[in-house]
This record gives sequence, structure tokens and C-alpha cells, in this order.
Amino acid sequence: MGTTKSDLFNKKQNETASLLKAIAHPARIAIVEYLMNVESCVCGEIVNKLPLAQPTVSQHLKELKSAGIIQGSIEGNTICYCLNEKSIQKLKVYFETIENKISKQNKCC
Amino acid sequence: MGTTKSDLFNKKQNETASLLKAIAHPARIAIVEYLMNVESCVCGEIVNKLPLAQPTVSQHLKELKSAGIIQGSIEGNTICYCLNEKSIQKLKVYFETIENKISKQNKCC
DNA sequence: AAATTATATCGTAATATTGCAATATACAAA
DNA sequence: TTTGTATATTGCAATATTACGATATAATTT
Repeated sequence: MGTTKSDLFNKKQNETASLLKAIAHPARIAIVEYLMNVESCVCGEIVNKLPLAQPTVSQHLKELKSAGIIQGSIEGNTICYCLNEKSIQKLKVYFETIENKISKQNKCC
Repeated sequence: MGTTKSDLFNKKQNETASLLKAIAHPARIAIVEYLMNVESCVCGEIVNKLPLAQPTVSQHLKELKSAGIIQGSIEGNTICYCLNEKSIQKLKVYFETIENKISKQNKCC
């Protein structure tokens, strides 16, 4: 195996899992945090900031992009990557909903 | 390779990644969603609800537990698993913070 | 056009994850 | 104490992920 049986779960569960999986790596966390703190769109600087080789960073960026966490726009020679507010918000709302629901539960452990 | 170079990132980044990774699987999403919707602590029922074999579910529960997403308490023959509000809140705050920061940014893409 | 710079892709090795059958453990009931 | 029930662990096969050197692509400068 090694294959997630995604057909056994519903669409939304698979989508949520994909979104989370895209961020769930220290390098991609670092990219997200870099992009959230940067004022201008610094783009390729990401490669310099991360302690990983350029192809590796490029691959991580690709994963974040294909999951919709970031979006890129070509700027001549350079590519500008920005966070996609919608997907971040989606995740915030997801955990907010869980939090609200469980705060109303009568805990047993 | 195949090994994440976690020593190259800071502690908090690695912790966030671990928390997210623990939830970033459709089966574990399903477990979390089951636990958030259930009024009482139904525990072992999880195995029946999920379309996976018992050892597989047990393994997913173990991962959620060791990441601190859920906690279990023994109830005689049975084990009761509940969501850990703190870790869910931690994640909510994490995405909330990102959302707040990027809403103040001047976007470029 | 040639050289330079920025980024992506390919190929591949090392490691991690997923899933389950078989089995172990631990408590409960008979 | 044997039997049943609930859960965990082991071992392993299939697949996925991570990382990077080598190389490709594409725009920029000289």
C-alpha cells in the first residue's frame, strides 16, 4: 500500500486533507511565514532565505501553488509568489468551527 | 533522501508542521470530524464508522494522539478518545494570525 | 547573438507513509 | 479460568515524499 484510500472519504474531507498536507512541512511553513511577513512581493528571495537547494525550494513552491495556498505571477525574469488569502481563511474557519463545536461538548477525557 | 531536514528549521516551525501533518489525511480528518460532532465520547465506534481495517484506524488514532490532537482515557474494556481543544485552538490562531497579517499587505499577485 | 540570471523539470536515491493480516494484550463476562 | 470483546503491535508490501545534481527553459543584459 502506501496509497491513501481517498475514494472512501468524501470530497470535502479529501480537499481539507490536501490543503493541510500542502502546508504540513517545515520548509513550506517557512515559505508561508516568509510570505506573510514580507511587505513587498520578494519572490525568488525565498530560495535565498531557505536552507535548501533551489530545485527543492522550487518543488515546495509548486506544491503550495498547486494546492492553492500561494499564487505566482511572472514579472519579467522573476516570479512573484503571494499567499492566497482565501485558502488561509478556509483553514482558519475550519479550525474555528471545530473549536466552537467542541467547546459546547461535555468532555469525557 | 526522503528525510525532512527538520534541523534546518526552527522549533516552532517543526511543531506546527507536525500538528498539521497529523491531521492532513482524509482518515484522520474523518476521525476529527466524527469526534467534533459526537455528543458523548463514543470511542471505539470510530473503527465502525471508518471504511478501514481496525489496525489501520488504530494507527491513525495513535498518530493523532502522539501529536496531541486527541487524547484517550481508558474506560474499562474500552478507550475513549476526545479532541484536545488546545491544539485545535493553536491551529485556529495560527491561520488567524496569517490571515490578519496578509489582509494588511499590499498584494502584488 | 552570447552570456547571465531566474526558475522549472528530470531522474534518482533515501526515507516515510499507508494499509492490512496476523498476532498480542488486556479487560469483562460466563 | 476459559471465552469473548476491544484495542494495540508487528511485519511487510506498495506507494509517496523529500532532497538534490544535472539540465532545461525563458527572460535580461551585454
